[in-house]
Amino acid sequence: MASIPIRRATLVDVAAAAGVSRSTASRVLSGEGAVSAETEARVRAAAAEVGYLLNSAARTLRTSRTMLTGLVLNNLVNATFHVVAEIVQQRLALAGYRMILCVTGGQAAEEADYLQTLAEQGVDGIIVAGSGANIDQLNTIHANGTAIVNLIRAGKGAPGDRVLASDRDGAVLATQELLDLGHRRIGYIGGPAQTNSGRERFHGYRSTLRTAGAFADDLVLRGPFSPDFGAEAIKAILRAPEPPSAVYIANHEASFGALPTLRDLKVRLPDDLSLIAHDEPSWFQYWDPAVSIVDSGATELAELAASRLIAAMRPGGTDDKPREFRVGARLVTRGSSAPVTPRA
Amino acid sequence: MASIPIRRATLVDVAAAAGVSRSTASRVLSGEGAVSAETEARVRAAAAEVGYLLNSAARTLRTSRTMLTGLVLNNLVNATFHVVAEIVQQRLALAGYRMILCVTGGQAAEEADYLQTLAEQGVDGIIVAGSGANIDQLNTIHANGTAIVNLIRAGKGAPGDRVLASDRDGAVLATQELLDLGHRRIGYIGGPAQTNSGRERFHGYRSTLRTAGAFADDLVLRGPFSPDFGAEAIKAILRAPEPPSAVYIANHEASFGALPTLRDLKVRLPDDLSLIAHDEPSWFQYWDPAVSIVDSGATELAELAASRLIAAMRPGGTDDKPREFRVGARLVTRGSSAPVTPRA
DNA sequence: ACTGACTTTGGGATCGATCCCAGGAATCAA
DNA sequence: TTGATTCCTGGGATCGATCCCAAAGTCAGT
Repeated sequence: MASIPIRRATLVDVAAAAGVSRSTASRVLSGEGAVSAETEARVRAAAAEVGYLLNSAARTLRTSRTMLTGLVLNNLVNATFHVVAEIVQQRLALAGYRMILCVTGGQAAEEADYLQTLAEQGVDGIIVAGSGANIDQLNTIHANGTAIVNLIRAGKGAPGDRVLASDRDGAVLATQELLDLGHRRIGYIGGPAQTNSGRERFHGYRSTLRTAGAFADDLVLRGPFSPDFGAEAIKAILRAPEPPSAVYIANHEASFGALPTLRDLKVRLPDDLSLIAHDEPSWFQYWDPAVSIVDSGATELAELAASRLIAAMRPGGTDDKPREFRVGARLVTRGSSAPVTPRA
Repeated sequence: MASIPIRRATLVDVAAAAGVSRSTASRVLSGEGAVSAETEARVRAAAAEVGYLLNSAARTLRTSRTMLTGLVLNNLVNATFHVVAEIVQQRLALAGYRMILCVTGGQAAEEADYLQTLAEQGVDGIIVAGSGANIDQLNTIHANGTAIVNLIRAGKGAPGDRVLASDRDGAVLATQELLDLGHRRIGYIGGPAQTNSGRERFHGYRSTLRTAGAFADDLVLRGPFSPDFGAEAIKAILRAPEPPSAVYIANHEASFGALPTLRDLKVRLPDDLSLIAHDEPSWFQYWDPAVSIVDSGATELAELAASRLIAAMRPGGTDDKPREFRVGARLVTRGSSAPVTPRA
C-alpha cells in the first residue's frame, strides 16, 4: 500500500510546500528567530503534510551540539548501577538529551574504546562511573568541550564534577549503631583494600571502633566481591576463639553468601548475631529477619549526577570550577540488628 | 597547561600535515578505497600527530548511516530487562554499534516520544520491548529504512522480526512437572488477563490441567504485578475449602510477596506445598528452600534480538520477510517442588 | 616505444540544516 | 511626506566527511 519513500523529506521540501524559503522553514521548526504567526502555521502544516523529520546529523554538523550524552558503567546487574542507569536516562530525557549506554564489564581497555566512540559521536556530556583509569583520555575529551561528571568513583585528576557516595560515613553509621546497641565484638567482612569502597568503608569501621576502644584485628576479613567469599568469611569469623556478637558486612556480594550460610548454620539473627549489610538488594527486606542496611542512595546519586551534567552542558557551563558532592548514607534499621544479649 | 583547542582537527588538517589531499586522507581513515602502503602510514602518523577525531555527524550526513541503535523498554529494575539491556548493548558494541537507551516506564506516550527522537537521530535499528502500542509509528520508521526487532512483546502488525519468550510452554513445563510429581490440586497465581504473558501462561497452565482432568476454577487467582497481590493471593488460595498441594506462581512480582507470606504462615516448602515460580530473580536460589523456577531465558532472548537486528541493519537486510523466533523455556528444579505427600 | 589495463591521487560536488547579512515591508515619530 | 527603527524574509556560505569522475602514474606485453 504505502510506497517506500526513496528520500526523506527535507527542509527544502517543507519550504516548497509552504511557499517560503529554507531559512524561514528552519526558523519555524528550530524555534530560533522571529516568524509571523501566519507563516509559522503554514510551515507547520506543510511539515506535517510532507512528513518532515529533522535530520539530526545535519543540525549537529552546523551547530556542533548533538543533544547526546553517554553513561559509562561496569554492569547493570548490580542494583546500584541499574538504578543509576534508569534514573539518569530519564532525567536526561526530561532535559531533551538522549543517552548512549556503555557497559564496560570493568575493563579499562573497553572503557577507553567507549570513550573514544563517545568522543567521535560528539556527545555533549558523559557520566562516568568507571574504572578510574583513562584519566588522560577524559581530560582530552573535556578539553575539547565535552562536559564530564564522575559518579561513585573518580580517578585522581579526572576532570569535571564528582558525585560520590559517603562510604566512610555509611560504615561509621553501621558500626556506631552496633556499638550503641551494646556490642563490643563487631566483625567486619569487606571488599579488597585496592578498591575505593573497600578502603573507605574499612576506615570508617576501624576508626569508629578505635575511638570506642573496641577494634580487634582478628574480626576483620577482606576479600573479593563474591558470594563464596561471604560464605567462607562468615564461617571463619564465627570460628574465632572469641566470636563477635555483631557483624557489619560491607561487601555487597559477600552478603549474598553470608546470609544463607548463617541460616544453614542455624545462627539466629539477631539473637545469636546482629548483622548490618551495605547497600540494598531489594530482597533483603524479605529475609527472615529483614536485614538492616546502610543505603548509599543510588537514586539520589543518579539524580545529582544528571543535574550536574545538565548544568555543565549549558553553553559556557564547563567553565565552572569542578566541585565534589557527597550523597549522605542512610541507616535502615530492620530486624537483623538488636541490643546485645548476655551470652547464656 | 594544555591550551583549549578552539577547533577540533579535521580531515583537511590531517591531509595538510601528511601532504596529501582530503580524499586520500579520507580513504585511509575510513578504510574505503585503495591507498599505497607508504601513503597510508604517512596519513596515520599525521592523524595521530594533529589529534584527529572523526566527526560522526559529518560522516552520517554524507553516508546516511549512523551506527547508532536504540533499545526501548519499560524499566531496568525488572531482572529480565536489565539483563537484556546489558547483553544487547555489549553484542551491538562488538558489531560496532552504539546503543541509545530509552526507558519508557510502560507509558505508550513516552514510548512514542522516544521513537520520534530515535528516528530523528537516524538510528540504523531499534529493538523494542515495548507497550505494543505505536504500531503505526513503528511502521513509518521501518518504511524509512530503519531495521526493527520486537522483543518479548510484539504488537499486532508491528514490522520486523519478533523474538519472543515461550510463556505458554514455560507454564506447561511448570504445570506438567507438578502433575508428574503426583499433584492434582495445583493453584495458579498469575498476571492480569490483559497482558500477553498473563494470558499465555494461564492458557498453558489451564490446558495442561484440563488434559489431565485436574483443572479447578477455584484455585486460579490473577491480579496486578505487585508483591502485595502475591501476599493476598497466596493467603486466599490456602483458605480454599480444599487447598492445593502445589502452586505455580506465574506473576513475577507476586512471588516476592508470596514467599515471605508462606514463611510467616509457617507453610513448609515443599512438605506442605510445592511451589514453582516464573523467571529468575537472582535471590530465589538463596531462599529456604531454593525456589524451583521456569527460566524464560533473558540472556538468549537478548542475544538473539541483537543478532537479528545486526543482520537486518546490513545494507539490504531489511528486505527479508519478518520472522518469528521463540526462545524455549527451561525448568530449573530446586528444593521448593517435590512429590506430593499424603495428607496426614 | 606504444597501447591497454590497472592502481593511486586530487578536486568539485554533495548530504541537510543553520548562520549571517542584506533587502523589503511595516510601524512610528517628527 | 520623510527618515529612522523594527520586523520578517530570502539566499549565499558553511559545518566535515565522502562520492564520483578524471587525470596521472605504473606496469606488462607486443
